[in-house]
Amino acid sequence: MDATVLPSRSNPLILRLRHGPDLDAGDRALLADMARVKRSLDPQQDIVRAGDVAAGVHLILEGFAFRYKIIDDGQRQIIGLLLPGDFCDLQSIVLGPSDHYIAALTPCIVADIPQEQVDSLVFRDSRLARALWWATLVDESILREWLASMGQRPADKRIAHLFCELLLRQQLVGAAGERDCPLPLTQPMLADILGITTIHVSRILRDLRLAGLIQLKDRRLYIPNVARLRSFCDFDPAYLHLVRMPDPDAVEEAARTGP
Amino acid sequence: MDATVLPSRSNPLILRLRHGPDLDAGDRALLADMARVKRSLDPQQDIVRAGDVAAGVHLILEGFAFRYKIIDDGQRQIIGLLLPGDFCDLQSIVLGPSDHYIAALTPCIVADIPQEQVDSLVFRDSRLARALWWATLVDESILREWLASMGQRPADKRIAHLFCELLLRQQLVGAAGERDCPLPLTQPMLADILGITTIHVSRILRDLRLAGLIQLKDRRLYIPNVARLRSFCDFDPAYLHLVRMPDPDAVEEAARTGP
DNA sequence: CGCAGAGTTGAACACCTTCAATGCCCGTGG
DNA sequence: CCACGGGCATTGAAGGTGTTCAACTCTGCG
Repeated sequence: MDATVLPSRSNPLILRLRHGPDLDAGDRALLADMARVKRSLDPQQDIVRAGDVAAGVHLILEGFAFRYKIIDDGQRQIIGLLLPGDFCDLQSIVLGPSDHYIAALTPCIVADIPQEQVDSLVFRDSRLARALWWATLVDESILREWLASMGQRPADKRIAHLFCELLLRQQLVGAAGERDCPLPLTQPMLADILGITTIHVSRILRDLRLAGLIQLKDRRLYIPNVARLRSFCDFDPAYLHLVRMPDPDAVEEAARTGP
Repeated sequence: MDATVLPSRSNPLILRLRHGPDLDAGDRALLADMARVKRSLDPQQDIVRAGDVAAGVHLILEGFAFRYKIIDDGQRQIIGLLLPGDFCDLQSIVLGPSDHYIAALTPCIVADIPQEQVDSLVFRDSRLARALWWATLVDESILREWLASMGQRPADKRIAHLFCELLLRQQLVGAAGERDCPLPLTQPMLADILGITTIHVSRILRDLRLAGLIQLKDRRLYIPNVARLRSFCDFDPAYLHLVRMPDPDAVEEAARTGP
């Protein structure tokens, strides 16, 4: 694998961006310059590990790589394929520690781009731009978790996982108590979220109710024992990328005053 | 639904960002100012339609909303839930026309933020920042399509859809011909992408082969009739957000010279 | 009142999994 | 050199999760 065989005109990032926003020659030169430091990787070699704080951003120049998550300590769900011209972990400049793994699928050549270089290019001095990008990247991270859930979890754990997520996300904005939150979802809605039929949703909710894991009343979700529900569905909130966990006082206050 | 009941301290965007990057009082004031123009929405009312070019960015202040895709002209897959403090379509400032729908689930209050206001805040004058954000947002869009595929398509159409995507994405970077491309995925890999077992992957590939839809040889995918495979799995490349479709000349050249 | 949509339950069926067995290719080591 | 092991690929048979079809109740609403 000799990276020098790449003629500059076929830098895959620049090829790919021909289908995206307009760039001028100066922009392209800057991008080409970012991809200066190259590295070869063998198949199955990890590029990013979940929990890693990235030292740099990686760009695929040649070969295939893939993103994946590990569910329930074993089952792997591949949640993306990375082709030449794709960034592996542009998110890391905003999100911090990765919530998933990335590994080479074929022999790869990747560019290692220093974090600061991208950071200064993108944000200059705007904290606000970073905050807004953070918001979209958390969305994307939730989407990855949903995809992994859809691929690897049976329907009952999928719905339990969704409930854990909704409780926590509503706590973040003070809309939920410690063990309960609004749940304005009808069963046909839940079916379309989970990719199953309404009939099956009904049966699963009955089973979860009978197992004492949840209670539903008046479009509200009660979770008698949050820890138990979380362990039932292997819920790990890391994918929500919360710098600070929800403030228990705020949550309690919300519980007292109501939504 | 009276928006004025919201005390400023409980602006849900600001509450949510307490768990994200640090902001100072000035930043928070800017954000609060963005959410000045409010609007009430009834349940089931669309906020964004697929194909729409957004006039503004929408932020949920109260209520639930949801993202969804329509597969095969009918089946709905919900691909995200939007809670107070969540942006609906921050992507639109980069991606242009939406690839999915967003609708109110409960009565909602949303803020309408003019496109230019966010745009100037985020990008100032950096085309490059826009290009990099574009790249991550296309990733996110692919993820949405995968989730919808996982939820609503049977495994044979799911795999066909993946193949259509991989052909096109490789054409974009000149790594594929008109009807064939590298496919360095083993069946166990495909299984982990599709969320099924390797055994079932084997059977489906056999069926697709027997139907004359695909050929596999030497880790390469041949598609005798791309239009036929696309219609089989209802493939619509809109979710890749290509400003320009791949140049047929470039693809032909790649086909001649090989990868 | 009648109707539309939510929710529930039963029975038959289908898609996909699990278990089991076999053949293939290829790199490794006796 | 050939035997062995490991991962990939394929096929059959049995079983389970989730679907389809159908019937029924309940609620809210014009």
